[in-house]
Amino acid sequence: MSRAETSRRGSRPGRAGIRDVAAAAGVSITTVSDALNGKGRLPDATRRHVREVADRLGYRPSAAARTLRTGKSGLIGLTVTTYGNEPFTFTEFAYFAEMARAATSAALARGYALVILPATSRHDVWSNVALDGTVVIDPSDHDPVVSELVRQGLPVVSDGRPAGTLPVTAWVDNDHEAAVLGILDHLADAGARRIGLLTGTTTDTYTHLSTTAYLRWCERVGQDPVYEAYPAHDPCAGAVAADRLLARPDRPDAVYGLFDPNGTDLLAAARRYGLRVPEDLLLVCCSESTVYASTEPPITTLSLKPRRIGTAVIQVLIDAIEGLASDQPVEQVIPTELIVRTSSQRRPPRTTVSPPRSPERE
Amino acid sequence: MSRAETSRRGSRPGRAGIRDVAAAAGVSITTVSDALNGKGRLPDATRRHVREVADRLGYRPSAAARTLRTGKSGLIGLTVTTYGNEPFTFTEFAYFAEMARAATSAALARGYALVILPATSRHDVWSNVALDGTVVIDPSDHDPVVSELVRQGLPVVSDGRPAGTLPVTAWVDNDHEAAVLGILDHLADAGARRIGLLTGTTTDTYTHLSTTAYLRWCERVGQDPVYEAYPAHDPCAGAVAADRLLARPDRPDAVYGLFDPNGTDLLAAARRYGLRVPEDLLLVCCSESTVYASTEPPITTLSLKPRRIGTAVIQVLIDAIEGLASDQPVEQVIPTELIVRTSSQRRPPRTTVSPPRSPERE
DNA sequence: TGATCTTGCAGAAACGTGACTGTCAACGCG
DNA sequence: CGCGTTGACAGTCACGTTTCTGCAAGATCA
Repeated sequence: MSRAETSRRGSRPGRAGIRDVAAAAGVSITTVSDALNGKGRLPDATRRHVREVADRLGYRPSAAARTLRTGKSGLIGLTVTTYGNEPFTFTEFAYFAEMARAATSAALARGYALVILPATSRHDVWSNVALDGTVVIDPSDHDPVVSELVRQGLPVVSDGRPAGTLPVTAWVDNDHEAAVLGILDHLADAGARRIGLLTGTTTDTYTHLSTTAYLRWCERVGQDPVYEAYPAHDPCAGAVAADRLLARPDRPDAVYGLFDPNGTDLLAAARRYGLRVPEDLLLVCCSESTVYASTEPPITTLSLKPRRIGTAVIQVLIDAIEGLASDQPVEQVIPTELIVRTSSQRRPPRTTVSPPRSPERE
Repeated sequence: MSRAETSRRGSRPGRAGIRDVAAAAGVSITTVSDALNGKGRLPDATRRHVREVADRLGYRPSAAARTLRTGKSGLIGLTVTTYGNEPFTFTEFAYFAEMARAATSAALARGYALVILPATSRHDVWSNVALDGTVVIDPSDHDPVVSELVRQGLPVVSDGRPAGTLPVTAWVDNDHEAAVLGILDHLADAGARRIGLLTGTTTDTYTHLSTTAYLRWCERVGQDPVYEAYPAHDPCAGAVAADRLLARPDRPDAVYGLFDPNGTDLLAAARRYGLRVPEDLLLVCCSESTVYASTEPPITTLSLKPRRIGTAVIQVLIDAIEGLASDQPVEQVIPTELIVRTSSQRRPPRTTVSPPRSPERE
């Protein structure tokens, strides 16, 4: 009781430990721990006294020690797929940023924090941080990181249904096939005769599912597929592909672009070829960006609702971490939203909301 | 030696501890630790043997235990200023996303990972994660979180020079005043007679410095200030403010917008008023987005070089963490870059690079 | 050949917390 | 008055590392 206020070893001069609090309050370490954590059976007077002393000393429990003891760190890994040299496509598409933001927010509300980690990385980075679970965005086919994490018994929830036999705990995704089919129908309804697709060369499930849905739709309605594929992580390649698509002899009169920048790229290409939008060319792209509300003309976009996805992924993951999850793997589908603007409507709407036409039209 | 392969307590069934490795390799715990960490004096044969056994058992050292022992967690906090209810402006502007991406990448290259944390948060979230240091983006005047972190002896480096007497360890920033003055001169050179400003109502140093630089420039050249301010976190308010600015009786013939979406908003407003860009209205905005390369017309943007800032912030912070820093506080200024496009040039350039005019013009 | 030095490794003490077990007094009850 | 019960705390161990100290055995040297 002679040396209060300072840890017996000179560990960190500014920081008080639980021992210091116990000494200053005149109680034992156990009592301090119980008082601060709301456990044990203590009279309220003692509890208040201990809390007061702890506040006065500026006591903050050591996160490392607590993690070691309890086995819970309160940290969730967030893995973003990496394409080129740059380890992140964090900002490549507004989708990722929005999703990460929503996920961070949702995690925080439940007392967890997010750690940004690269999908492909050396083990030392992954094993140097104690994670309670991991969110994986768009995992590739046989992701070694995911396998390793699952092998360690950590819950892994993916944004985007896993390809192949990737053993994730759960996943959350949109119904990309339905979304593409809906857009193609929407364009056909607006009068499109030949719908083109701007797609990617990557092998992720989003690109794959969307492209096959397009091909199936073409087969069903008897249209020859008209599409250009490019590496989605290269913005210049996107502009080039958009130009190529409109330069084809079988030029489409409507285009759906799978990636965020496709809208402006297609618009620029259309201007180069003297095509008016939407009179000569109908346009839709998948994007979360608000710039498409004020382009000339405004462009119809498909939103994948990244906020809802990010929130859902975190809820499912934390449920699994805390043992609240159901036994069977959770598979959650979030609906997409088509934001219809001028670029996909042949005649500008006279009323703000047009009533659905009678369905018995051929 | 009888119970190898499994920890003596049933802590985590799948995970092997350092004791298991020692038992399986027939050496002591010390030897395992030294062999794996490259310390001590061991013959290469022993070192290899231990590593082999560790690999075979799939041994991963416990991050929590290592952190507790060494006092280093390898984690760096990343704090983003929070405006409205949403705890993050993570994606509000491409700047933040780019900066965060660069910072993550730079940190990872030096063996650190980033934890996303809100600027305003309850203590429990901050104290539940063991940080080695923190990056603060655009700290507000008397940020309690920063003070608390500094009080705990943690290095704090801010993106953006700190307002008031905020005791950060170091900061990295652009020279916003010089940037604004440069843009105003650029617009005046292009023939602008009355330059307007689209600015924010927030009190961060970026907005403050930029606005006062504008006002000083106006005073110097004898122009009446023409500006509209709006809460930068509200995208709709930005569109409204852009419209108001062009609706004024003293309508400017050139506008600089401080925030990312101002370009499209101003362009849309100009179309509504029948103003041609750049013939009737010169336009520049501060943005990292590439969409301004393919708008009609392409818009001149000021880049704050978020990648360089993010990288620099991390380097300075890690130097401070590892004790490599100089004694005096580091203050690093990153130059901005003006990307000149059609919207700020009255006559389209005949050559790709125009030589600077002779400076002895009044 | 003994004394000193180096090599190769083992033991054990922390790091700061949470949780289990134990102790001592007071209290109710027959 | 004796005994079991309960409240209110203290002691102590364990979480899994890192690292300091130290001890044997061989190498070197006078």
